[in-house]
Amino acid sequence: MQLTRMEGGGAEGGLIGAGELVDQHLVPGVLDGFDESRSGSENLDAASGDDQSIMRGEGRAPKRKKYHRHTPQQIQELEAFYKECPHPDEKQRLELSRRLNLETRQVKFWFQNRRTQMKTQIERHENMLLKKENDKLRFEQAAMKNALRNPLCTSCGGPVVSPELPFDEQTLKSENARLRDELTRICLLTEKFLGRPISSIASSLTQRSTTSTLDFSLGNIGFQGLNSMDHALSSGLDMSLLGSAVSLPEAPVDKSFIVQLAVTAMDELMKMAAVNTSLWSSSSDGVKEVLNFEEYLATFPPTIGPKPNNFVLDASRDTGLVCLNSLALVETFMDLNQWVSVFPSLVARASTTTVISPGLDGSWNGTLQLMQAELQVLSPLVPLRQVKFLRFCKKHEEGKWAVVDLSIDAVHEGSVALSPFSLCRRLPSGCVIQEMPDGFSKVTWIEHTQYDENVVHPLYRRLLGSGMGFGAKRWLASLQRHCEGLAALMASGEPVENPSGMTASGRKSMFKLARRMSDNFCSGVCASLMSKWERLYPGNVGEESVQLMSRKTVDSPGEPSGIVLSATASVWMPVARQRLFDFLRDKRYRSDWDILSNGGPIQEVVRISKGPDPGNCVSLLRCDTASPSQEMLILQETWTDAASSLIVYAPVDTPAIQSVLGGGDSTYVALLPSGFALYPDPDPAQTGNPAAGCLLTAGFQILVNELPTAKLTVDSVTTVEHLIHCTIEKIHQALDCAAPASRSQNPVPHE
DNA sequence: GGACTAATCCCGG
DNA sequence: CCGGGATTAGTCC
Repeated sequence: MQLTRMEGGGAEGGLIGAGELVDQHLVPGVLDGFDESRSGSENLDAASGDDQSIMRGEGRAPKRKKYHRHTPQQIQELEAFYKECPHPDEKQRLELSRRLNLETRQVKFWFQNRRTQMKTQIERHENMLLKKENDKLRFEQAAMKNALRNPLCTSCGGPVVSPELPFDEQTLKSENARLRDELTRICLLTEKFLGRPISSIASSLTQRSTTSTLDFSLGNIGFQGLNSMDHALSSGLDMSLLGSAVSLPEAPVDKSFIVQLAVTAMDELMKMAAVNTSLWSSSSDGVKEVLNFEEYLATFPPTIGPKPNNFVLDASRDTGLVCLNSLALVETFMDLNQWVSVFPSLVARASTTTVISPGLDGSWNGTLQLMQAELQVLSPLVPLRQVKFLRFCKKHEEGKWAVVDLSIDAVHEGSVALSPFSLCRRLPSGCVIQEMPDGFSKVTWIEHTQYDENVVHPLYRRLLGSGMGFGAKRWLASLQRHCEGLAALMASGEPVENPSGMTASGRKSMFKLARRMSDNFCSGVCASLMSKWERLYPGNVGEESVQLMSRKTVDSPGEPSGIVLSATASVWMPVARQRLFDFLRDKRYRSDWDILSNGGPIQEVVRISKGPDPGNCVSLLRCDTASPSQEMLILQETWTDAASSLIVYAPVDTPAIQSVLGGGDSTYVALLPSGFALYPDPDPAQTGNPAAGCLLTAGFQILVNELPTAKLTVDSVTTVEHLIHCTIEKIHQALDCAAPASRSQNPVPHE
């Protein structure tokens, strides 16, 4: 809580009227000061009178028990001094006491208390970490125990069957009967969802399996699969279809039910994406489309049950041109690695749990898989979204494809089970791709989620509510930016603007390194249970307070070894996103805020463009210092699109980066990224607020100790907090906008 | 009742 | 005498 105490200083005028906007837990000193001046003044002890009475020696004798606190100014000054020097000597204390009108003993006590307080705080953090570690271990242990109890086959994910299970004829017969049933159902459904007769599929599959292009090794079919094959062969049916009915890892699951779900979701997506539909109407400002919820409910039966009461819904649709052909786009969505790489800063991580049905004809058409992913908005104030979903890809006609996602945590007895712990669910969402001439595609994106708004800080609720946070616009914008980057990379014309020139492999290496830097930065902002970051301060953080996470690295290539501290804070800025973005990436203004650059001039040594927008590029900056030996190089990646902007940078080792520029391997280049993520703060027209603000997240990662075994110290925590507050403050000043306290004018959305 | 903080008390160097 | 640990008292939530 000491994190934000300094904010109060010099801005009381702005705070008095804004009491309810200030998180009282965070700034007790500020509020207490006012309380005193309002109510506790009967005894000449108002905030200002009190010290003078001490100085005059009057109130001394009657053993003043009257409770009082130092004034905010005093505390702020003390705090500031403490940051620089937690152990002031006699002289410094005297000076402080004189300046603050405090007794020397009071100053002494204050520092004494401050130090012990800090110590207990650190202790508490350590306890927290240990407890978390303990919990994690216990959880792992439980998971392992569980895994031992229900072993799964490593190659197919199916249940392991003990070898002594009786293979009597009766069992086989009844099993066959069950499978025959299932097969018929699946055939019917397959016809329905592929829109063509089963015979052609069967024959194409047969053809494929004979030419052995289809991976159908026995290893992919579990015990049940063998059984099925047996049955299929004996009944003269093409067995391949059963391959598309691989069991989910969870118990016996009715596959046809899942297929049915996917078909229904696809149907819904297509209707939602249709051009002439009354499901959407344009908003009052005509900028975006709004879902007609009544109509929606009337049109579609709920695929995954009704909306939980405490959830709000977020439905958005956006259409745009993308410079990539439809096949390549489909590949982008269906190939896990590509998918993750197209949406950096949006998809934190993802995995494919099970392939329920592989594609047909060697294409992605008909692919149905179970996936999980973590989605993020880059701010500690917006918790990461963990989603498990079905992804189903279907080719509707030549050049027209669709990929639909649907939240599904588990399937039991023919109904969808959603985890009660999940904070978000995705209703049929995804995109429809229509191939256009010249290698372009028209993409219509539907993003429909229901989520728990309470876990999101009010500052970010408007962003999420506008569909810009996790909505269609952000997905599409990210996709477009990615494709522009691809085009730039492919372009024959040399996009490098530095005279020294650069080889294609050099560019590739630089992109790869920049990519790792940005990913690293993003992972330090949003706390994921899966990541290696440990959160220091538990619970939610508030606006302008710093979220701290730490991690230990040992012998990890590309990372400095030791303890790394990541500090992140989000604030509202009273300037448009574009202006802030341009400011932050302009090397002329860099010394205004970049403490790292030491105020020296900055030169752009290398610049590799990633698209038509000048804001999308990877560059190498040189900070000139007095002595050439201290010259420092900074790798920087910036990007911007219709929904968000990002600036990430990290100091790099000169010889290492020279090797990368020449196309060398970047794996061992150590990086500690810092940077900013910017989102617009959509101003709902009805408030009439003229301020076009934006949301800024600043993040720093610093190496606090090179020994991984070392403990985090108070000093390093204080330093990094100071760094982040200072940087934000400097940005404020440089942009000549009001100090942070003026955020009281920032209307907090739907409170 | 717990968290926070200014102030005391007490002890070892 | 100083600094640090333990403790206390007043206050707020």
